[in-house]
Amino acid sequence: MSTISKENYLKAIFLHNRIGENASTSKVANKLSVSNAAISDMAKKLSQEGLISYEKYRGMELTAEGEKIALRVLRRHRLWESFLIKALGMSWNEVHDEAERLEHHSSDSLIDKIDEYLSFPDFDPHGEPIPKKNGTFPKIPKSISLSEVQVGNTYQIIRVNDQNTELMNYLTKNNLLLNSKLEVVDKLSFDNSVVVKVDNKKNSLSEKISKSIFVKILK
Amino acid sequence: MSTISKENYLKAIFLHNRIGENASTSKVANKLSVSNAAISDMAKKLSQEGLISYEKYRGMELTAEGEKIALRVLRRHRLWESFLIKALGMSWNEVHDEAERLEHHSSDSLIDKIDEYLSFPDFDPHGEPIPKKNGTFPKIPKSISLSEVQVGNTYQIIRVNDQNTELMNYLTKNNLLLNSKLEVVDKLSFDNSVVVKVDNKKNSLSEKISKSIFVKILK
DNA sequence: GTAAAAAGTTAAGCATACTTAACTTAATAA
DNA sequence: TTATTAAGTTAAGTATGCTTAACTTTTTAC
Ligand SMILES: [Mn+2]
Ligand SMILES: [Mn+2]
Ligand SMILES: [Mn+2]
Ligand SMILES: [Mn+2]
Repeated sequence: MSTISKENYLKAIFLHNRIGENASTSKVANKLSVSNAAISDMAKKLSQEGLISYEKYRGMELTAEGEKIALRVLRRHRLWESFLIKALGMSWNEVHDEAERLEHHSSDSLIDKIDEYLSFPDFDPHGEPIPKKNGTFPKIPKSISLSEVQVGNTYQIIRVNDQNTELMNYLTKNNLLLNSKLEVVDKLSFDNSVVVKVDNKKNSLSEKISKSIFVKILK
Repeated sequence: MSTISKENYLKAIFLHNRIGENASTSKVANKLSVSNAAISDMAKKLSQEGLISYEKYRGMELTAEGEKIALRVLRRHRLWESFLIKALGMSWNEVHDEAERLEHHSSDSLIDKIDEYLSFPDFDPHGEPIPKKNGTFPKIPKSISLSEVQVGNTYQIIRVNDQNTELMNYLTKNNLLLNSKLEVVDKLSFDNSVVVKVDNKKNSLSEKISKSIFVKILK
């Protein structure tokens, strides 16, 4: 049986697999703020239920069925985020935590109504693709992270990593919003920081921050 | 600490106390679909935490602090119901079960935004009063249940008991909606059923149904 | 190639919220 | 008033999902 915890585990594994990373015990533990031991425990259960494939010491990977559940949760999460912003005027930095809970407590019928309200969007307000009802996943436009840009070029933000509220607050405060345009002024190989100009204001971004911002180049 | 279960228990106790009934073990057990033993267990904990006063074999009553939590949950429940109907066009017979879960998983800020979206309503779509943010409770207009009406008079529905989805479906199908007008055609003392005319269609309502519908007389 | 560090697992235990079965208290009906 | 029934409580046990501590495996640095 799928529970709230299991949904969160499956989603976390999915998001790790997705960016090419191996879903290792400690990475998932860190994301979910539980001990490594809790992950080992759960890995056994999920594996037993056929939702992940798991080999001791070798990380976790979703099975087709596990991925189906993960996508369903992700869909709910991103639709809720979109809806809270559109219908209630919440800001993009406060909806993630809310959606983290609501994603586990809404009926299919409610989610479909939200989807319809939003005219079946392909992307959420952070630029993330919203899994479709039929299980497909909208194509993600090609992007690079801000840590890979070249000095002198101009880029547009098309996706940000919304997992951390503090980061989202920072981005909001500094006008680093979805679709914002920015010019890369400088890159320091010393600490891999990037200096960008947004709205004619310069801003130095640490490596960790720049890796959470995805852009496309503007000609 | 308050948990989902505790919130549900406190709300159930509140709703029983509210209609004058003693919140007895088996009544609350029945409402929450758990065993009597579970109620006895929880009663001890809630009492320990100062949320209810409880004397063995004598039922439960909320303390001031317990009532505060119950009202907070009730507020969330009824605001969610109102919002789902208003914003997403859900029908009044499908929102209760949804709200039963959402009431435990929304931040204060989200609830306040829903409240504002709805222009701070006093009553929900079933005619139930919505507790205010400050803890007050809108005055409930005087009403009698359909089981107490007099033959020949005309009444208007101002509140219904929404706890049971099957009942709600029935009411919807028979046009027994909020603000519907009805004429009382007959009452059978044999089974305490009531015959009413709505939209020129006659309808016989069992005692149990008539006790879930609250009306005011129309001159 | 080995030793130290990092990552992962296992074992034991805990809290919550239930269950069923056995028992106790209260209500009721003759 | 007493005995039967209904209601409520207690005790023992279960499932879930965590924790910490001890141990094992893998990775890394030299
Ligand atoms: Mn999110
Ligand atoms: Mn979640
Ligand atoms: Mn309701
Ligand atoms: Mn509830």
